[in-house]
Amino acid sequence: MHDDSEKYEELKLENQLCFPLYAVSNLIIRKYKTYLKELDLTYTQYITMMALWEEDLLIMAELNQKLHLNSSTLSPVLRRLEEKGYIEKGPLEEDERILFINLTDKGYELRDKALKIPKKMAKEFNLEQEEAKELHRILYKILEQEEKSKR
Amino acid sequence: MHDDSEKYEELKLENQLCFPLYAVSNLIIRKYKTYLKELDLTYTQYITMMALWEEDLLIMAELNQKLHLNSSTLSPVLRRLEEKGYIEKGPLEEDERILFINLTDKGYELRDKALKIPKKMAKEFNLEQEEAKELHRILYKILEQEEKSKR
DNA sequence: TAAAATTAAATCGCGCACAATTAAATCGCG
DNA sequence: CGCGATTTAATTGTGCGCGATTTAATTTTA
Repeated sequence: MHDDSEKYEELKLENQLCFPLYAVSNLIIRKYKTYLKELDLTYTQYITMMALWEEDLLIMAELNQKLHLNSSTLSPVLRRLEEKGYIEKGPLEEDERILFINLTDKGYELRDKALKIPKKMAKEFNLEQEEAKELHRILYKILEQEEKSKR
Repeated sequence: MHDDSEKYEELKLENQLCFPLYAVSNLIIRKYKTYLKELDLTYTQYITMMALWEEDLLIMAELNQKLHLNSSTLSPVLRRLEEKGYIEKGPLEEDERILFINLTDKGYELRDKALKIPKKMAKEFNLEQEEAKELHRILYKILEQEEKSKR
């Protein structure tokens, strides 16, 4: 009773994949905070801006898919980005159920300020380039598997 | 102006490591929810219970370190676990600043119910065993690097 | 073409995560 | 001993992240 037998091996923290994923994700977002404070952005606001820097004029559904976040998360994020003057948004003329999202000039300008962040973050994690690549590959494999299963 | 030149390559979402880490972490926690609902646990409550199943009687500082979460996150988590009757906690006699945390019998019993969760989750992500191992190794390398830098 | 079904985003309620601050107990130095 | 410094956890305020529900617009269908 209350033993530590191998029956429970699978329930040990160190044998999980989910746990280090969660801990590393939290850790990295924590590190970003220092640098993002200067841009007056949260991490979620930052990746939203990244999506828009790549492709201005998105609709909500596209942003949901790109960021793997749904509207109940993104609606308030977009409201705050609009309040800060980085984006503008509104209903599409052809179909007013659909929300378009656009960068403002101020939003475009932020991109140059943001440019130094990836360099700074890279220094924080001195992974071998091979490891970084492999990590990247495996994570995207998981994400793509998920997208496939949705269709 | 407003161009897409290689100047901004580093700012593309797909060239980040942080973003897929964050997205996969969210994805996995979302998947856990289905199974954890049956145990009346959130994901954070679940990993807290895992830590206690491995070693009953922890103090707050140990739990902070094990879970990479600080007391401002864990205090309310522990309060809820106590309300559910899975743990008990209180100040240590020798030093009343320190909080001890303990499983109740009900908390121990939950372990057997939880045992089927890892099997179910493994099915959701059919990674090659080699990939899972490599992912695990790299993530722990990052976590250990961080712990080292704290000392 | 009017009512029902569907679609898209917003809102709501809850529980994290976290930095900053506070509160309380213990330590250490004179 | 006594009191300022330190240590430890709790509290506070903000912003997610998400499932469930709601609201509003469009499409389908009888």
